[in-house]
Amino acid sequence: MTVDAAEPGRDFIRDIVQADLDAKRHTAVVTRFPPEPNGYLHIGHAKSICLNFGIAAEFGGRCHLRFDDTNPAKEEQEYIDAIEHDVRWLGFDWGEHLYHASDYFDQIYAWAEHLIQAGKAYVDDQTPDEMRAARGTLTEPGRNSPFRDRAVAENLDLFRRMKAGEFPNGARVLRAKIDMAAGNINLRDPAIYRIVHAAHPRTGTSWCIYPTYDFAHGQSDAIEHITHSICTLEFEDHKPLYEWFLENLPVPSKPRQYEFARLNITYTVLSKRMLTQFVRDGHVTGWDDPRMPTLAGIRRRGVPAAALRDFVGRIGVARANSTVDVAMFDACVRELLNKTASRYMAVLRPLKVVIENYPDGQVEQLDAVNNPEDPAAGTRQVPFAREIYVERDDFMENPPKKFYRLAPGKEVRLRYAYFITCREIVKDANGEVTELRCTYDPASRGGNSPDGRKVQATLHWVSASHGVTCDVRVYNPLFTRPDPGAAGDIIADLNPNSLEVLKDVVIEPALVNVGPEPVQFERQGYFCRDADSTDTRLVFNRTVGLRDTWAKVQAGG
RNA sequence: UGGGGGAUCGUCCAACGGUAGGACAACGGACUCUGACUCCGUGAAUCUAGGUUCGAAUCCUAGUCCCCCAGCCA
Repeated sequence: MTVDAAEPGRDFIRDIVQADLDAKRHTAVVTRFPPEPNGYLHIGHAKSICLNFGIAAEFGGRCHLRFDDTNPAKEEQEYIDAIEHDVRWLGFDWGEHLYHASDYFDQIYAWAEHLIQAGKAYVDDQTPDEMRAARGTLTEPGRNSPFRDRAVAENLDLFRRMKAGEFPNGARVLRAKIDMAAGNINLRDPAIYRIVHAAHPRTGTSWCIYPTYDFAHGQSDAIEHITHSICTLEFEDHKPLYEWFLENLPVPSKPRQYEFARLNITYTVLSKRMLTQFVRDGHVTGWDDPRMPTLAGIRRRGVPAAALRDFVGRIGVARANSTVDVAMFDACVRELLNKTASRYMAVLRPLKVVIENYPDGQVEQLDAVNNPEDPAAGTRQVPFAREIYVERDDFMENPPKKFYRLAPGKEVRLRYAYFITCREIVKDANGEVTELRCTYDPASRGGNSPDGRKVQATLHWVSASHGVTCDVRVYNPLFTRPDPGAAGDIIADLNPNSLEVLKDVVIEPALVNVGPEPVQFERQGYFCRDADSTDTRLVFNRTVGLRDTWAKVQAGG
């Protein structure tokens, strides 16, 4: 288990757990993270994972990983594998406690027969439409099914024939006999077993009837002796049902359900259904597209698991619906990477600079600090020569007052190298600046001020002859509005500029050998090598940009 | 107009009858060989109306607004 230094925040669920332990209602806390393997895990799941595994760790209990695999029509092995990988990546370990609702299908089936025997469940022959029509509305009670009072023997026979595969999908369903007039619609004789002729990733074709979520979840919790079954708010209405099954079945333990508000983030969609659609329709390149809020996506973007854990700790846990500013997430990523990432120089949009008074053919190796936040990271050497590249944004022909960087006649520092002064601008036929002619001050070697004179800016740069070109993928928010879909059409809110591919990026030679861990491109942001990199062409993803005060000044006019 | 929840700085979370606090964001300043980082400072909130109390974000009453539920999804 990875442990963060930060003290986990207190919240109402931890208070409940503590109180239960203090009152000796439990000797040990047992939680579970119960994903359905019908998609990849996202940041919202991370909140649940950190909560469940975190509580177990803090109170000396354990947390199970249990797949809620009761609907073979939507579930796949690929998702099961990805989920296990992602939970581990986040830093949690379920040890021996890997379970599946499908492990309990025999027991759950037996409990269904038990309910039938007790006269508390019946087979309904109504069509889905008929059932819906008879369910009533939010303000009107439902009507009893004409099959509601079937004899136990008939129900048993029919249910067994459902199991034997005698009927097609949707022909019949097993329902709990509760109360068609209940204000809580979940209690209006909910379906608990349905016919689904589909291969299950784990049980294959052994079954053609499957329990619903309501008839599987609480019982699975009970079988595993879960003490605190933590879920999101939308399941609150299901709690009476959850408890009804626990009370009407000979279960081995009585877990309790607690609900918290699911996570929402600005400019982000955390709905598995939507994310699946984006993948399916090609709006992103896959579940691990770095623009996706999936764990696979942000991992590929370079976000460390520890930063995600930090984020989850900072946002807290409560029962009020809320939407966290994505800036909070970015801040967590920057804070961690600032401490750990090695610094390099990379020019994203190159502009050639020729230093006229620097000897042609001369090359100097200059010392550069790898990480000012971590002296142990040491130094490296960066080659300097007569022709270099600087960032196009670092030059303006007619600069406004607050522009500190290079401009005609202005002197700036090249980081770790020399002071240079812009003497001349070279333009092409279209009037585009193609090159700057500068002079340098040999006395400023290493970037030191020879006579105490100040420059307003320090620029990053790369030697033209030593630099290596590569691709950089700059990711921007996937959506153009903070509340995607709020205007009705979520696809219309997709940001057409969510991915910017830079093809002429020039990086310092040392960057060729970096590993997969994120690095800082000085004055730009944090980047990490993408798996699409080849021996001949490196590809970097921007994890997150640095805070950019100048951009703010510009935007403000 | 059924049932179940929820309202505290711009945002997220605390305060559990006793000075409304932290984080992110914003703004100002210091520092700086990253317009980064760091540091210092500023502004910023208890949904409304009554009531109880020496004292209310917290307890009571009545409202208002928001979210969830009518799958054989989870």
